Amino acid sequence: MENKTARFEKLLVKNGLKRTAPRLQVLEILSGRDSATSQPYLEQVMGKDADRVTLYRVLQAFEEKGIIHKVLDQQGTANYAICSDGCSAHEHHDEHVHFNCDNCHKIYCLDTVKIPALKVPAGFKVEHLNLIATGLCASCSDKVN
Amino acid sequence: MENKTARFEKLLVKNGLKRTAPRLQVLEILSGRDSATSQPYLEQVMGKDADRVTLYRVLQAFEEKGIIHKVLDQQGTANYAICSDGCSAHEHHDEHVHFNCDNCHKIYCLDTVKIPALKVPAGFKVEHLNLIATGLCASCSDKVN
DNA sequence: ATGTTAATGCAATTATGTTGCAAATATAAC
DNA sequence: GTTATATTTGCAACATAATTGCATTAACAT
Repeated sequence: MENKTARFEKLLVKNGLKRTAPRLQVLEILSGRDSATSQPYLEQVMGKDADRVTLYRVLQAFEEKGIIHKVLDQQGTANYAICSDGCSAHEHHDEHVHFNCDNCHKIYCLDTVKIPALKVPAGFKVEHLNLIATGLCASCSDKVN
Repeated sequence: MENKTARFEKLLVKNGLKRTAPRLQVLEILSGRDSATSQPYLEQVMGKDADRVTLYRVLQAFEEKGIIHKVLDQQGTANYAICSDGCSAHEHHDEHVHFNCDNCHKIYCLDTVKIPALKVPAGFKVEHLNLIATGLCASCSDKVN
């Protein structure tokens, strides 16, 4: 693996954002996890390193620039994951399925699963689709058996 | 239309809930609307007729009994709709698509649209699917044109 | 009519998210 | 390297949403 920090710095510059400690820290945390990360968890991990308000603003800025995307879990809690590719400020491509595990509560981005096309009643114009599946993730269903 | 109130009272009794004013009022409001109703809206309409806490508890009880189902909109706000049929405390059948209008922010339950089956990665066990489409509802896309 | 259980209303608390503003800092220009 | 400037941060205050404990009230079975 090459230098992650350098990669993050480039990502920030590319999006016209200054290279600041809280921003790098958020990218560091998000990239180190295999599932979407909740706002409360981020807040807890960052502790006093950054103000709560700063975290909100960092996440908001990242979302606007298409660096991360937000997923609401079944409780309505905001979770964030780094966008895999092709996302920008103008167009998010996060129309993949999210999986919310009932047991560990992790949110996985199932990038490989596409949302099937949908027939809606006449008059409705669909812009975006948001599909969240709940159940047991691979790791948790292993443990149960 | 027959006597709505009598129908609601039966519904409550059937679920082992007492026939109280706040509960009947919530059912009355929800049944009179063509889309899911947000908690803030309910709170506003009920005004001082019922305490905020009571409203939360009524909604929670109804959801547990399968009388209503909760849908989170794109902002994470809770919206409630009366379950159409076959729902019970043991099993919710609300796996239809919800449509969140970007313009009027209403949430429609598209009961007629079924969520297509989904292939997920090995190991994942899907329990429920939750699909929210966003865009313009029939009424709003009319107005725009 | 009355006793028991369930439900409500109130007060207090916690969590979550937002806004305005002064101080700090990243970066570009010199 | 220093300085200017615009962005970003941190703080304080506020706003909204949700939860808990407890005393009072109301439903309904007997």
